[in-house]
Amino acid sequence: MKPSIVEVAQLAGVSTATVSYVLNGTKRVRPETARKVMDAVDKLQYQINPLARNFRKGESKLIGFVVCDLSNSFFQDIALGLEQCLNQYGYRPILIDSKEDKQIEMDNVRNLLGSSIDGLVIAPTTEDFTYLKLMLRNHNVPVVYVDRKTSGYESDVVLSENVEGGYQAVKSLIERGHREIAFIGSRRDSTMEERGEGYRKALREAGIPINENYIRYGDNMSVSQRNLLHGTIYNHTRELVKNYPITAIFTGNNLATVGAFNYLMEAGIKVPEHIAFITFDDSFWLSMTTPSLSAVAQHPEEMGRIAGKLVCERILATQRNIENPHQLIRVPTKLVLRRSC
Amino acid sequence: MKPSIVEVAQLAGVSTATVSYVLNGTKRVRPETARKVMDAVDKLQYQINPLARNFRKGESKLIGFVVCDLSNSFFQDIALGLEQCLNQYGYRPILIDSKEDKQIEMDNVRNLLGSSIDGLVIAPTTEDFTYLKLMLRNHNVPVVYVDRKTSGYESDVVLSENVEGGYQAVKSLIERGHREIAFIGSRRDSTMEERGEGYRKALREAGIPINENYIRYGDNMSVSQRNLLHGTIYNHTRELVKNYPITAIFTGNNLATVGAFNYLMEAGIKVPEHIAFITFDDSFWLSMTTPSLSAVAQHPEEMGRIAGKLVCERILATQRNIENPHQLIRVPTKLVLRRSC
DNA sequence: CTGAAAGCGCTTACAG
DNA sequence: CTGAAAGCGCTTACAG
Repeated sequence: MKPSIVEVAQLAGVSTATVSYVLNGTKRVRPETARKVMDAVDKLQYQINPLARNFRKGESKLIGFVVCDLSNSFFQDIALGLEQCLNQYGYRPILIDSKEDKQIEMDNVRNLLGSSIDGLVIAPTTEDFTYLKLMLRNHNVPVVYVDRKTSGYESDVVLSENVEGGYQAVKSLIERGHREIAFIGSRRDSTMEERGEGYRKALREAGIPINENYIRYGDNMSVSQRNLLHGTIYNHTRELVKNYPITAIFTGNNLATVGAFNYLMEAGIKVPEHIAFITFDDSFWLSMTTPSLSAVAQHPEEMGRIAGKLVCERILATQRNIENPHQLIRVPTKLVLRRSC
Repeated sequence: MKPSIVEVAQLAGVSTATVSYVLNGTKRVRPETARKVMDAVDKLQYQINPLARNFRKGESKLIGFVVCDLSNSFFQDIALGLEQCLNQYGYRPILIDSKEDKQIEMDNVRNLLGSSIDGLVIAPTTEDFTYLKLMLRNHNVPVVYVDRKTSGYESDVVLSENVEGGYQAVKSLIERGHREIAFIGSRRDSTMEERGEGYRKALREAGIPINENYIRYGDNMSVSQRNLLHGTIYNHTRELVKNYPITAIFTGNNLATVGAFNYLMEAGIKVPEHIAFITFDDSFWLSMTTPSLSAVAQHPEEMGRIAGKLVCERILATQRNIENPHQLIRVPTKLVLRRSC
């Protein structure tokens, strides 16, 4: 049987309070007493029972991370950064995939709240988070959103500089002389809209009329990337290339790139000679294609770290009853030019 | 203040025992009594305190997943399958990256054990797990290894059919007339050895002498995949191609592929005309290269699911004191031929 | 600097 | 079918 703090106290000839103080350093204890306690701890190989401590302190040191699409490397990288950051604060992430399904997301959040987490980081499926009001009614759990905007329940948010990133990408295409530029995004959400806004801004600034036919959105998300090879985006791209005189394509994220570039490859269209290409999201395999693909790099690990910092700081602030206004943090993007434009 | 089970009992006019029985369905209760309890629960919006319950039951419903390299999509996919499976058993994964560092792995395992997990899934960094004996001395925590063999602490293991997979890959190269075939693996570990063994087996069977110069291992793991573009494997490949009459390359995993194929691209070597190429690990981006790359597909999600099943079953078996001998499960691979050989 | 003791919110033998 | 009560292993005012 595992020894409890009582055994330690008996063996050391002190009270359980003293053992606790020594173990946690929560009160000054005479050196000799402390030594007696530590000896007993060693002798019994005592280890604190974390279940009891969590219960007593009313905390679990666990942060739920509910992700819209864990098969997407972008979100996996966010998870990586989050894990790293939480570690430093003494917290641990519980990872949950909601597969771009609002219902699964809600179930997961409810379930997670019912299993004692101290904080919640959400990469939202869709915008509406009114349901959190109800669910968090009886909980004191701070929330941080990452990657997409939300409504219905306000909290901290971490986003990329999507407008600016899209603007830079399209501007660089325009500078190369392109005027017939398509924007092909993944499923329509706040993030895609923002990148589209960057696209429009660059065109507007250059005095190029905006052709709404050149703007497309996919529907397929959280399907295996293998299935994106010939999905909606693939079809959009074919349709665009066949019916319009476009000379450049800007894709809204790594998922859209799979279908769009795959079409260009299969159709034998030379990039960048015939059609220039640039994408949002810099995945390492963009260096493995022919030609290598230019991209607006995001910093998902950094976003994860920031999200982690925000939850932890908010937990601390709540414990100490400190005012802590909600923050919206934008992480800058970076243009990475390769051979495709 | 959150209501406790006592408030519910008072409002319903029953004992806390009865409330507990109703809520958990652990004993038959008269329908009217049950209704009274449920009414009180609704009225107070009572939610069970999971911290208290965990403490009382001595379980956390948490499984630690300590992964050697979480930046590798292979392990991310294992995590995906694990999460899925655990869900069904009512468990949750805590995700930890040990970055191919034995020390970090040990620290994480110790730390995790000190924070109340019910089971442990480990994707090992290196083989030696003698340390687990010590750490698990006072814990009743089942362990499952995934992807690599271990020694020093026996438990369930989930592995790919590495020998057979390597054998199939190299056999298919031999069938295409290749005799000067190189094997370029990632860091040398049990898994790489097994794939190398498959390579040798195919050559032996075909009566082709084995040239040890054709067998190379990298050292670089858990570096960003971007850094693999020009790493050790890249250099090995260049050296091989420049100094030996090889006509085909078999890479040991997705990481090795990055450096090896990148060299071939940069050197302008035609694949498969000049050098045929096949790799272990089927990543989706193998369809995005020119030419698309053939691969021995593993099933990481399935491996994760199996690992999850094994821990959960072992937890159940332990609770019921059922004998449960350790298992070694091999997941079959599948040859996926594309344009590179 | 230290101890005696309450109490966190459950679950579960045990008795009726 | 139900209740009274012990007890899980800690932490922390409180008193000395």
